[in-house]
Amino acid sequence: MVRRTKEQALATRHRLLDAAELLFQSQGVSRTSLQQIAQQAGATRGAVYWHFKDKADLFNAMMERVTLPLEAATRQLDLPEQDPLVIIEVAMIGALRLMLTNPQVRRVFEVATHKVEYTSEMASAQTRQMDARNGCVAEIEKALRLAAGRARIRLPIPAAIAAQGLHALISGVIQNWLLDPGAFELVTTGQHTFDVYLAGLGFQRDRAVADALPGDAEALLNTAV
Amino acid sequence: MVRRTKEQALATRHRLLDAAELLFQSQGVSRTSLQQIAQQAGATRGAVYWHFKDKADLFNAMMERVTLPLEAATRQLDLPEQDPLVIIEVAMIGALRLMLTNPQVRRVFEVATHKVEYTSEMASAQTRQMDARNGCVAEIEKALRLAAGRARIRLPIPAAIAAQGLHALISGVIQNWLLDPGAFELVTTGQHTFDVYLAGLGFQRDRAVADALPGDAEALLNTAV
DNA sequence: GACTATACATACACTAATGAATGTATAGTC
DNA sequence: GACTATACATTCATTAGTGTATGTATAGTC
Repeated sequence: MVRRTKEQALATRHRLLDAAELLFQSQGVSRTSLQQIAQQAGATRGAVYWHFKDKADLFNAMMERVTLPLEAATRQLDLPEQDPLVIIEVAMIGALRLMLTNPQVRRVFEVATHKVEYTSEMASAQTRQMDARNGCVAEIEKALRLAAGRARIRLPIPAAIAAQGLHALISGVIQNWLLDPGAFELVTTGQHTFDVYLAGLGFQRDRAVADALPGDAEALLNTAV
Repeated sequence: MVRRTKEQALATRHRLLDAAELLFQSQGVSRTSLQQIAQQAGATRGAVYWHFKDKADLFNAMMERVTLPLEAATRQLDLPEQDPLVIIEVAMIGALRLMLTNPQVRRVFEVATHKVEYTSEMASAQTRQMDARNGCVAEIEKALRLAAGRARIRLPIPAAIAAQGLHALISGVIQNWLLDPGAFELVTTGQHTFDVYLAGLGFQRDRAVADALPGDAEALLNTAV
């Protein structure tokens, strides 16, 4: 058929990924065929196999289309003169907000958490996720150490463990909410439990400061996507 | 072939479920065929279709073989005269210990969290999981309210939200650990973050009391299985 | 000791998905 | 304006999996 221009080709690539997101979300990854994806995108399997090696490759591309700009956005937040706790809070609560406001982010996370099986063929996706988590935990640990030093307090538990716990808390909130979005309100629950956890670590902070930098990550992402 | 006695039939059923656990864990649910399961169990697909309606039914049976005794065990713990916080702690940290000591529990949870896609055909499994979670959260909320009343403190956040957060914390720790068991030590991380969270809620408690009722749930489960 | 339900094994029909191979028209490039 | 790589569409061969139907020998039951 008609050969497309490069922009058109990129557009079909995005349409394929859009279609994959929707179908993966509703049917799960393994139950959706490349045929269905192509059809939903108004193309054929030929297009799919042109742009992607196989389904796993397409899945990774779908993930990176969301995670890469998201990681870039959070990287932008790392300003050295800011309160490290505020940085963490903005990043984490911002992530929760994004789940509510950005349907694409929500779709992809829903797929990544409950609509795909992490086996050997999806090993690269799992590795990426693990790396992202480890980097995130390391950032949190650094920030907690810095904040404890500035506030002249001693953490009741090792900083590494505290960081793991904080990450587990937020990711746990997200996972539980994705499983049943009607069960509780995402952002307020996340905010409150975040506050409780930090209070348990010994930090006492005023609530006003947290609403600085309103939704910066969100804004950055929306421009990036 | 030779018709088996009822005990033998039950044994083959268990062999099929055992085989399913192992194959689901290593290959994911959708990538393992009923043929593989039967072969691994030393049977044929005829046996599978005799004992189970289809793969989803088999999956549910595999889940219930672990969750039913586990729920029964936790139900045993609900003694009214005990400290409600200790009850919660024993149940939650006990669940973490079980992940380490009982390979079957670990396998099944790994499958349930990262090796299955929750779509319409697995809706019953998802519903079961949601119900279990809601029940668990309700128990936690009740216990937190009771504990706050006894300790004569006022929770800094609504009890319902505090309960959601505590559940998210522990389930988040489990999920993260299952994704990468080498990343951190499960029980100590869980115990520490649990303590931090309760401290953030305003409870001050001595550490000694927590090691009462050592591994009761575990013992109960091991007898049940 | 006949009868029936049980606990499977075997065989069959059907579908759906994959990957590769080939076709094709045009966008880019010189 | 010829040539080549691109961006797909189409076709084909192969396979793997499912569900069902049927066979069968024996455990239970009376």
